[in-house]
Amino acid sequence: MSYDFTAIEKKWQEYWKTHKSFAAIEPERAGGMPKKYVLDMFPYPSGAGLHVGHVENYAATDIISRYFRMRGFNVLHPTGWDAFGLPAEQYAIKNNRHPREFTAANIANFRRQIQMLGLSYDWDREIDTTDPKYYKWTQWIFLKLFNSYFDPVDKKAKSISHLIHELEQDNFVVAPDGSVKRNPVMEGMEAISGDVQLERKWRELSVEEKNDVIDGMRLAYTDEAPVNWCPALGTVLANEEVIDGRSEVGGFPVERRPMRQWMLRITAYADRLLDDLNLLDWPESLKQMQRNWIGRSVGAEVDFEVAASKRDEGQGDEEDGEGITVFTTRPDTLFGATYMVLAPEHPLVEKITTAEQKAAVNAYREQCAGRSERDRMADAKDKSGVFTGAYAINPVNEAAIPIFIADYVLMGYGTGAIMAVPAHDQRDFEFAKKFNLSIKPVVKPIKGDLPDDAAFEEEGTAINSPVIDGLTTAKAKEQMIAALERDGVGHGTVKYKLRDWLFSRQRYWGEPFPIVLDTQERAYGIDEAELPLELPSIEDYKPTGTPEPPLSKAKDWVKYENPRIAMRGLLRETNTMPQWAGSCWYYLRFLDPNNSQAPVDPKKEAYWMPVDLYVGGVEHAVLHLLYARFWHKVLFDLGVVSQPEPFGRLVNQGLILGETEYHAFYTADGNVVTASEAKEIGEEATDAGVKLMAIHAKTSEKLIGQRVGEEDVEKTANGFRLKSNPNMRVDARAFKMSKSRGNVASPDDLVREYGADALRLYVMYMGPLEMQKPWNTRDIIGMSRFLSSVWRNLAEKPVDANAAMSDALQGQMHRTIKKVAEDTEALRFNTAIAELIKLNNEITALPAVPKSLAENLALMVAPFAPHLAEELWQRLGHGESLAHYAWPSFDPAKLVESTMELPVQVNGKLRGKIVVPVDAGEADILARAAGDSEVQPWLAGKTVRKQIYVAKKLVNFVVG
RNA sequence: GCGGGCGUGGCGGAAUAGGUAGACGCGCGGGUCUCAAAAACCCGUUCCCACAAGGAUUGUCGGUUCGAUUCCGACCGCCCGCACCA
Repeated sequence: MSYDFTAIEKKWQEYWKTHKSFAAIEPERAGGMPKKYVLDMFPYPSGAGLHVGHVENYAATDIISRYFRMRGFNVLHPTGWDAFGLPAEQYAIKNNRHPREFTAANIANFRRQIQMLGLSYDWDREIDTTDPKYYKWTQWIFLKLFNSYFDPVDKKAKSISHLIHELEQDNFVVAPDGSVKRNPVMEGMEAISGDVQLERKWRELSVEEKNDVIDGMRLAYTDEAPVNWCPALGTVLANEEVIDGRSEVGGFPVERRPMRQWMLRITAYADRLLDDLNLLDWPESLKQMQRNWIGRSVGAEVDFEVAASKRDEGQGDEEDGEGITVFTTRPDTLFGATYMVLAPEHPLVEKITTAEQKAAVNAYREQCAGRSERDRMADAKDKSGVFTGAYAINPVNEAAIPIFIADYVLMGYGTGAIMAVPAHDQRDFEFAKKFNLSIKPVVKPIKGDLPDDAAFEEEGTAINSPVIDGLTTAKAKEQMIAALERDGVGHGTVKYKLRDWLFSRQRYWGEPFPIVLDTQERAYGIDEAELPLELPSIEDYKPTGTPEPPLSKAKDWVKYENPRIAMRGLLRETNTMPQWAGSCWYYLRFLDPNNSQAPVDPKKEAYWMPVDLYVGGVEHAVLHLLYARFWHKVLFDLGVVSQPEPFGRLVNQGLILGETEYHAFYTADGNVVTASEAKEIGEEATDAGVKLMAIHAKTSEKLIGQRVGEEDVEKTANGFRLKSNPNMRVDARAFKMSKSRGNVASPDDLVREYGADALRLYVMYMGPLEMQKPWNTRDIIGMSRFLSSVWRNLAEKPVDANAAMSDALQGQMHRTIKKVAEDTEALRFNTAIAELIKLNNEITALPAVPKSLAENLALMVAPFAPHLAEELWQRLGHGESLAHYAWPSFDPAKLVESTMELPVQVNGKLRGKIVVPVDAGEADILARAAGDSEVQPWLAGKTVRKQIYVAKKLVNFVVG
């Protein structure tokens, strides 16, 4: 008989709820209590309900939270609903329901499912990003972004009013491109170059120009630029939301088109986002993903002149002097530049192309424009391009080099133009080979020769380069940059792959921007007092399929009236914020969820932040985790928060795959195929669901995977084979859980059948938290048996307060206490559970259980299987919940045993074992080992050349 | 192509400052209890050999060492991320 988990789990969930057992203590009442902030990536309440991946995530943080409460920490462990945005809205449209109503229903379902797992959340802090009381502060933060700029001198965000002050004082001047820089004269520098003369002071600008300068500095700004438009979703997307030319949500094609959009100036923070990764205890792979995404490269910009003589002869000389700036990370190879390439979209292409090349160039540009990013990437191997007819002058040696356009140079990175050094860049090498361009080596390997069928891309020693010959690559770069700067033809610089964050969406279900636009489309922030700006209820919320957002249909809402503003014809911004907005700062709101005066009270923020443990999936590596760090840094600069980074320690739980499947491959006419003949195994959707497909290695024939049962296969030296047909090899693999594969495990069913405690335990016992692992429902029974056994041992067997424990049992109890604590803190839940099972197995053999042992086991089980533990604790005679009862302590003296077993090896092979007192001397031990009856035959008649005794580990005799 | 991770029984996985490989769970085999079954409990379970004795064994091959799952080198396979980023 198993214990009645359904009743017990319900009972304790109600107890915790009514007693508010897991309410975090407010800082002002916490005394000297140390804190732990344990956070989950809060869920999107999708229509699909809870996934076992959620269970893995939340069980892990719940165990940690419960453990730390028992260790005397003031634990903050909250949750909420990230309910705005595309995924939720897509579900709503698919189910033909209004997002507001649908979201409410989904939240209710998620809450029920989460509560049935017995998670120790502080429910008084539950937040919902779609609640106006919450998004009021999302809008407030947006206004902060809108009203701030990134100070180029102090490298931090400051208010726009401060910027205006600096400009009025002439501390800053305005450059010809509209950017703002420190006034060189105010720094005590003489204006030396002609450029400085072009910089203008604030008072020299018209009102319109002043507004343009300010708007150009804001951290939130509008820009008319080519963006990722997704027709199927009816909205634009951020770069981070586009994967291989398709939308992350839904996998729909994405195209580039110019549109006016809201952008956030995340690029200003590129260096800080990069550098501060070093402060974080995050998985190295995740940090690396962020580093790659930011994509910092150090190099130089070099200015090339376009050669006059090669251009249209009819033009006068004054027209010449057209310059092209290129970016390179290898300025040391400048002497090896034998041609130049512009991106097809480069604005100078039109100007420099000669009459005879015009037709070819235009044809190529058109061809490129018509191709999707996907197509362009597909044939990266095969270089294409066209000669413009123009030549550029290499500033270091006056060499005239031909200018090409080619789609392997992207307008979106660097300057959209490169100097091509085919000897030292593989792409340039391939292009040069194809177009028969000269290849000039300027770097020689430290050892060995230059390859003749590829570019030499490594570092080496400069050759054929007058100013830098003989220098190593690092030195040569330095020298070359110095020379370029001295001659005014280039300068050292840093480029990033990171682009500004496209922040507006043409969708209904998101936070409205707290912005109004005048007739010229200039943006103004509304008053803080007008927040929250509520999302109007409209019936027709569906995307229009055009760039016109659905909110524009709320005609009355769009019209903006404010008696204090004289301007007429103001209209509200009708775009909405993207799904990431609410999750960019939710971890702060948990600290102070009901504050109506500020997003968070600074005193509370100072106490709780940073997050001590953050657990979630790796899929947000360059989305939520990058965006939230960016917002946090802005809030840090503006004094809203006290820490430079929000999440100290972060762990990604590994993906839980579906159950392992076995597939045998057949040809279309039913012939047997071996695994080695089946290549490129992948999935394909068919009418009957998703099928496993493969290609025949020799015939390229399409092979169909036939699912076979585990019991039908057997293992051989090189894989599995079918029992019924030994020639047939079988492929064993686990797939991502998906509805179409029909391999989704349902938490509802599992809890009903095995109980929440057993499910939690199983998910934690499957393997290391961070590792990807296949699901196997069959295995849950083991955890179910363990819990029933604990129940029988502690609730049904006599518990004896006076029973003495044997030394061995006592030793094991204390070792278990130590190991479970260590493993839990290190998030090694699988081995912690194994120790608990071992201790319980010992108890099973006892006729009666010593009370201290029973209590300690109940306490140690509590973080993992809290319902059962509470019930047992109560039955052991305790009136209160064990949620805050002290974790058992171990006695180091009890860990030591009086004797030990030592393995005895002869020539490294195990031949016997001896049991000796722990304090036995080496000579003693060696004598005992040599005399052991198991060992003796292996030593007889041989010379012992060496005796090795590793203290408390083993004995090894080397014989000849 | 670049970067990161991984490879251990029938399955999930333990164990690495080098020291008894396979903890713990599943599955499987046998037993106890029972009229029977379930549940529970006990025993066994890496492979080879009928058993024992013995031998082999942590993807493959090699190296260092008294001793290698652990360290080094080469190779094979799988997974993840990035990718014409100049």
